[in-house]
Formats: sequence, structure tokens, C-alpha cells
Amino acid sequence: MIIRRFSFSNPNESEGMLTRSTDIEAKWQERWYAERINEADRDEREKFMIIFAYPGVTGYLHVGHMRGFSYVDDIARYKRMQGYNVLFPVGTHATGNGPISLAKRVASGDEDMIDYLRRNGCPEDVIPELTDPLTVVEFFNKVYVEQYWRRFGFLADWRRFACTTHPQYGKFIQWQFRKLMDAGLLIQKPYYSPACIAHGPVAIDASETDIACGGCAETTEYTLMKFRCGELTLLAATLRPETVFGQTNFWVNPEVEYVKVVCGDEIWVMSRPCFEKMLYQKDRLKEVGTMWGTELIGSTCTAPMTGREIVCLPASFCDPNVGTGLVVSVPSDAPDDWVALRMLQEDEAACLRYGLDWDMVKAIAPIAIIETKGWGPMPAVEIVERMGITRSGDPKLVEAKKIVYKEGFHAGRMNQDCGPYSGLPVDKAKEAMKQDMLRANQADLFYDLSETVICRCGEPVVIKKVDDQWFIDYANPMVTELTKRHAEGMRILPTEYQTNVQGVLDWFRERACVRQGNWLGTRFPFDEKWIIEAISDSTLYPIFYLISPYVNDGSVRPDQMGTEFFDYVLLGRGDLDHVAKRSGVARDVLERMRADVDYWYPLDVNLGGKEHMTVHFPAFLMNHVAILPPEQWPRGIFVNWYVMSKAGKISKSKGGAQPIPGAAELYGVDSMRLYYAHIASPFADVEWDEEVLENYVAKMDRIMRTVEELSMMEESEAIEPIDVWLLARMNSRMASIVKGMEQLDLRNLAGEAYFEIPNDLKWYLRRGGSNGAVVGRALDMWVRAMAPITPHTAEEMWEHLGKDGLVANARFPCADAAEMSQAAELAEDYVRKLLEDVNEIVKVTKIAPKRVLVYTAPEWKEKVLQKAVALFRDNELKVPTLTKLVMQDEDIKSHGKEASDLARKMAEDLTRRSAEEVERMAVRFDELEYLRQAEGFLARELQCEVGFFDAADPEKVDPQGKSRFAQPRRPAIYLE
RNA sequence: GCGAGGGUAGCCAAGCCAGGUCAAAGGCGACAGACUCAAGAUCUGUUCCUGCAGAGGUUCGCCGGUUCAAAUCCGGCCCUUCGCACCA
Repeated sequence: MIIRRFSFSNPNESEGMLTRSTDIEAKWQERWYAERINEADRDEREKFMIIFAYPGVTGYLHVGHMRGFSYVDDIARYKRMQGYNVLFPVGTHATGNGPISLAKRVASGDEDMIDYLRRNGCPEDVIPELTDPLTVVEFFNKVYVEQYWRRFGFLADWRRFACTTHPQYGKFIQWQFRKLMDAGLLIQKPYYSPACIAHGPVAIDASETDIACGGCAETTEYTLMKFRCGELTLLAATLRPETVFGQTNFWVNPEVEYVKVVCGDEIWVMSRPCFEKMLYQKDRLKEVGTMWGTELIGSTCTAPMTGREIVCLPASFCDPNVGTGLVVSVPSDAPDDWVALRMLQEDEAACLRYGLDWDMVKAIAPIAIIETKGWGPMPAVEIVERMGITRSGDPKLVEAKKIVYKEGFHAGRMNQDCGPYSGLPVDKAKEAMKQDMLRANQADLFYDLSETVICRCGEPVVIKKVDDQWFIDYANPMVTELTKRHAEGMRILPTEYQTNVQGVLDWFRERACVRQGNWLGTRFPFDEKWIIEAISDSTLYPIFYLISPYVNDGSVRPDQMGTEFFDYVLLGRGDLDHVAKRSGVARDVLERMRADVDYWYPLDVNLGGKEHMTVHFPAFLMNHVAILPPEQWPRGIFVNWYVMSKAGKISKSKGGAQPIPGAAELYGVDSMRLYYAHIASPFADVEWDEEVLENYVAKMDRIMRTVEELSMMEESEAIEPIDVWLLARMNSRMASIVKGMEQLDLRNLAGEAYFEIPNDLKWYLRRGGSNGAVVGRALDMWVRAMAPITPHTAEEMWEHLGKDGLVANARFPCADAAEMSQAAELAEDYVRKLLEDVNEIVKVTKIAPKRVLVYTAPEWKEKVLQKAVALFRDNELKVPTLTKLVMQDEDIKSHGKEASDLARKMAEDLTRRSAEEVERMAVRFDELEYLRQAEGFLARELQCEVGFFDAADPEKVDPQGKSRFAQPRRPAIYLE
């Protein structure tokens, strides 16, 4: 249970800041939206356009989704504070069957679904309305905008909201597809797709939106090898066509009734389940009879490619539901075959029963075909031996098969008995032999699913041939090349993906872009029976946000949005008057739209989850390259990783996710935004942990209190060293933040602003800092630095500090060179280090000091250091060189051995350090003076008297001669 | 299978690309102390091992290499997570 504890000020006092995060959020959101600071229009400033990949309308989102979304608002707010005119539009992706299946489940009274809706706060009276897919879309559009994005205070331009099922979006997509057609990127060819017999194409994926079971199934391509057997053609389905040279016999299940099917001038033999599946994949198949497996046993057939005559033998392991129900035997490399063959060879009775010549059966020997490192010539024989498998049906065979297949396929080579394929790696040989057999009409292809898949409607899912499937030709070499070259110059985060995307673009192939069936989406403009598929209609859309406000406010109607309209507005093509006349859109509206596109595009950042890396992002890039001119190609991609629950990915089914509004209420929006920004690098998954959230709640609480307390500090005239330090520190923090943000490093911003700066301020106070003006300056910078990530809290504090206007509109603090001082920071580090050293000595010696004496290094030692640094800079620092050099100085030389020892030590020490560190060592400040000014502080901290001496001071108090250990930046210490 | 990422002290998590400031930021937790009637909050210190002078030793998945110097670069291995197309 979280207790909101903003207890630092009395809520009844009108002067204090608001104490409840929900009050603060409501107050400032009202201000922002009333003043419309979220709305972005063209002006003189430099522009910055950022989006997150719009979410699919799949139901309620969870706290994990807010991670990426909030990054976009953080970045947008930072950029606007940097003076950019920032455009951050939002939308939703409703294409597909998410809304349809949700509506169906509601309509069917699915208890889980109703429960889920209730749990997420869906009003009772709305539930019955969610039986219509488009109502579902509109309902969730509202939920996303109001309960998620506005609730989190996003400065998104709501006027530009877009949804893929709105008619204007459809017009845009149709235009996009006409452009793809013009560019020659739409192609048509046959396609084998998973489909429900009743509903048409379905998606097979683990989320199982389309299907009832079988989410992990894959489409498997079998090579159907043709074995001539008299007038019949026996079909053996194999995944390993390269093993033809090792075939020794054919397997037939005597218990199975096979079907004879006419295909062209051949009569094919296969199992009935196979025939039924094949009907969806091949035309002109006709059943002409049946036969039992036993009828084939003993007859011979001719193997493809080798022309070898092999005999049909009985085998119980031939499953009519797998492949064709007929199997060709390669005992050298297939454990199943070897085991079955050996069983038969030992079973004279069986041979007799089937009328086989036992001697002939016994004479069959495996034929070695593949050489695999670490294996003998017959891997199947070997592994069966090793695993002690003796009979068909042994469960260990599955494992054996896996091992042999994996090893052979990836590490093996065809041996010298494989004709023209000898010496080829197995994976290459497989493809070559398959192609050769297909060309010679010795083989065909057959597709099947690796496991049973059932549609939501209860019908089985099959692989169905679609003759006229449309594809987007992402394999197009020209577009691929241009995209790859463009991507090299983009800002892509994480940087690993910048490299990786090159490979993804190479690998990206033709992609089916339309489908039939009951789907939400846009009609394919060239053939209305098709609906454009969900990924293909979400690639160019960022530019649509530049058009959407004009439709949303009624300046343009969807029916006015034809080819010429889009050509003019998006591409600047065509004559304005002509387009205005043809489309019926007002001339000035067209002009403004065109100017908007010119101004806002290209997109600066597209942020999306890691699931987009192999599909959405490459398609997004290639569509821009294919359709828009180069100056409008995207500039940046930001990939974010997930928030996981302990059980794995947060999901509806696995639970672990609480509704977003509930979490916002519980933890406060700003605490959550800070959590997302700070918990880990954006490029790593994090685990949702409520306790961790509570820590961020406490952190925000503490920060507000700190600001309130510090804001009450009195002004003062005197500027102490610690004041100089605080300003130097604040400025170097800002420098670090700004530098990090060049790479959109929000985590660095969060670390500096919410953790390091509070620590600096704490140190300032502990150190006795008390200058209200200096603190006021620090607070001013600090609150502005917090505005991007925790905007509500920042506004509240900004107001409390008596600042005019909104901090959201203020400039982000930049480091002021005049206030920066490396010496001031180093001097303070020096004091801190001294304190640590004294504590360490106390700890080790267990002395409770009555007095602490500190000795700074004498001037001659400083000279040695400076000479060493000079040599270091010239890359000439060596022990003898330094020794020789320092000994030329009479002052140093007078210290004799002590001087040469120091020179040696210093040379050794500095050569081991980095240039940066040496430069820090070289920075001089008056150590003794600085310590004296810190006397009060040190005495207070050490709870005893402290004294400081120059080690060269003849008047010094030095009972144990410790002063001789003093070195520059490292004073000697004596505890009394 | 193909492709990508990750393994850092009790836990989370930076650092690695650009080797030296690294016994390694920060956070959490734990322990001790201050404040308080008390609790919480807050503040201070400690939190790999050893050490009666600010030090030394052993650490960043494992093995080996490069280098004056490796958490960081190179090679191999083990473990692990994720993505893979009509799912967004």
C-alpha cells in the first residue's frame, strides 16, 4: 500500500505547493491545454517532429507501453525548451482483426473478455456496445488519448489525431499504393498462406488473435519426390531432398489406405489427409481410387535423380497425417529409417507375411552420403547405437533425429558418391538438388503446418494457395541500396541497430501486402476484393499527421482526397489552381497544407519498441525512400526495450499489469515518468516492480520538499568558495545533460537532475552554504532541468519559486562558461578527499583524534609536478628525463635524495595515468588557503580542532614529521 | 535454424564503442550513529577480503591473447534473453 506523503507543507496553507500528485497533474494539464502549448503550427523557429509508432487497437494497454510513449514526451519537451518548434502527433492503428475479435468475444458473452474490460474500468453501459468493431475502435481511441496520453500530460497536438480506419486515412493509403505501383514495387505471384477454410487467411502467432490453438506452428515446405512405380507415382514428402543418393528403400504403412489422384498425366499416390490438404494448394487434382499400403509392399519404384530401383517395405511409423504418409528411406542419415530397417531385417516372419524375400531385405545396407566432422559416415547408425534405440516409436528417436539433422545440415558436406553435388555443403546441396528435381519434373512442393492449428471459429487451418497475391517488392535492389545508404547517415539508437539495420534491409524480401477476409483496413485500390494488410498501411503515415488536422477541422473532406490532392500536398506536384478546382479544396488550404509538409517533414525521430526492428522500421524507411523525395526521408529512429513482469512479457493473459490510470493514481504520473527514464538504459528490458516505483514516489516527494526548503533561504551578500563551487557544479551538470541529450540520453538527464544535483545541494548545505541568491540561481536551473521528465511537479515548483509563465515554455538551462570552474570543483574534491582520508585513518587506527593537523606540499614539490606534467604533455615523461630536468633547478636540487625519489615516484605515477587525469592533477589552486576557509566545516565534521600548515613552514607543529609525506593535491595528515 | 542483445559486488543498474580518473557511478536493501518520547521520514558513516596512518590483496560469466596498463580490445567456450514477416 502506498501512502502519499507530501507532508512537508500544510495543505491548508494557501502559500504552499499542492501536495497530492493527482491535484498537481490536473492543475497543470488544465493550464497547458487551455493555453494550447501542445499545439504546433508553422513559424520561424527550427522544427522538430517526433512520434511514437502508434499502438494497435487491441484493447487496454498496460504500464509497459507507457515507457516508450513517455520517452517521446520527455524528448519533445526537452526539444521545445531548447527552442525548437516541436510537433508531437499521436494516432492509433486499428487495421487488422484485433477490434473484430474483441467485438466478437464481447458479443459471444466471453466471460474472460467481460472480466478483462471490467478490470480495466470499462463502464458497464459501454460493454454491450462493444460488439461492433468500429465502436470498439472509437472507444479505445478515446481511452488511449484521454486515459493514457493526456493523463500523462503529453504535449501532443491532439488536433492531429489519426486512426487507420478513418476514411481519410484510407484515402492516403490508397494514394500510397498507387505510388508504389507507379514505382513498380507492387508485384503479383502465387503465395501459400495459412488460412481457415471458412474465414480465409489467418495470422499464426503466439498471441493467437486469429486462432484458437497452434500459435507456435510454422509453415513447413516439403519437397515431394516422385517415385515411378508402374503407372503410379508414389509421392514421398521430405525435408531433406539432398539425401536422394542415400535412398535404399521406400516405406509404406500397410495399415493405411492411400488415395490415387490424377494430376496431369500422372497418377499420384498419397494418404487421404495429405490429399485433402493438397486440394487447397494444387489445381486439377482428381481422386480416381484408393489402395491399401499392403498392395504396394514388395513392388519396386524408380527413385528420382539416381534412377535407382528401390523396393517398398512395410513401416508402421509412416503417419498418414504427416507429409504424404509415404516415406523414402535413408538409413545412413535418418534414425527412424535405420531402426525400422534393422527391425525388419531381424523379423523373418514379417517378411514372410508380406511376401518379401528375407535375404533381399537383409542385403539392404545404408549408403553413406554425408561427411560430418565428428561423425562417421553413417550418423544415424551411430546415434541409434549410442542412444541404445532398438525399436520404432521409441521417444528417443525424436531427439536422435534432431541431433543428426542439425549436425549434418549445418556442418556436413556431400561425399564423393553424390555426383555433381559432391563436396557441396549440405545446406547448399539441398537447395540445388531441390531445384534440379523440380526442373526435371521429378519433384513438386507441398506446404504443411508443423502442428495442428484451429481457427477461432473451430475449423482447421490449412495452407492455401493464393494465385494472385500482391506483394510489396522490398527486395528491389535500387530501393534497398538507396535506403541502406540513407540509413547510414541517420541517427539510429541504439547504435548497434544502426549497423544491424543494414543487414535487415538486405534480408527484407517481398512482403504480402493485402489479404482477404473479414478485416478492418483500406481497400486495395487496384482490386477491391483485397484489404491492405496491417503492416503495409503503417509505413508512411507520419506524414499523414500533417494532413489530419485539416480533415479533423472540416477544411478537407475525405472524398476530396484524390491522387492529385496528395500529389500536390505531399509531393508538390501539379498546378495549384488545377488541383483546387479538381479536388474542390480551397486554394489557401492547399497552399497551407503544402507549406506544412515542406516545413515539418522529414520526421526527426520515430520511436518504437524492439519488435519493430525487423519489420516496421525497415518498411518505414523503404516506403519513404520509394515514394518521397530524398529531403523528406526520415532522420532518426529510436528503439526502446520493454517493461516485463516477473512472469515474462506483461500481457493480458499472464497478468502482472495494472491498468494505467490506476497506476497513475497510485504512484503519480511524474514518479512513473521518472521511473521509465531512469530505471535502466532504454535499450534493456526492465522488470516492473512496485517497490521500485515507491522509491521513485519518495524521490519526487523529497525533491519537492528540498526545493521548498531551499527556496526560503535568505539572500546574502558574501560569496563564499562553496557558492562558487555550487554554481560551477550546476553548470557542469547542465553541460553533461545537454551533451547526453545530443544522443537523446534521458537516463543521463534523469541521473544528473534527480540524483546528482540533490546530492550536490546536500553537500552545499552540509558545507555551510547559505547564500539565498546563489541557491536561487541553482534552483532556477534545477527546476528547468526537471521539466522534461516530471513536468507537472516542475511547474508546481516553478510557480512556487515565483517564476512567471510556464516552465514548459522556459529555456532549458545551458552551461554558462563564466560560472564554470574546474578549479573550484577540484578544490572541493580535495576537501572531500581529505575528509575521507582522515576517516579512513580513524577507522584503521581507532584513534579518536583530539586535533587534526594537515600539511600541504612545499612549493618545490609543486614545481616537480609541473615539470612532470610538461614532459607528459610532450610525451617525454620518463624517470631519468624528469630526474635530470628537476635537478637542473637549484631549489629542487637542494633537497637531494628526497627530490630524486619524488621525481621517480611522480614520473612512474603520471605515466600510468590518462592524459585527462594528468591535466586534472595539473590544475593549481591555493591548497592552504582553501583548507583554511574550510576550517569551520572540517572542525565540525571531525569534531575536533584542526590546523593547517605549509610543509615548508619552519613554524609548523609536526610532532611525528608527517609533513614530509605531503604531496601536491595530497596533503599529509597527523592525528593527535 | 537465421539474426540481435545480455552476463558487473546482497539485489537493480551505469561503465565497455573512444583501455589508464575503476574496488568500479547511482539506486535499493542491510548494519551503525545523529535527530525523536517512540515510529516513520531525514541526515551521517559502513557495506569484496585483510589492515592500529590514508594501504595492500582478490574481483566485473569462463579460458586464453594483445598492452607498460584490460570490466573495457581480440579469439574460443558456457549460460541467458529477445526478434524472425501477412502479429502490431
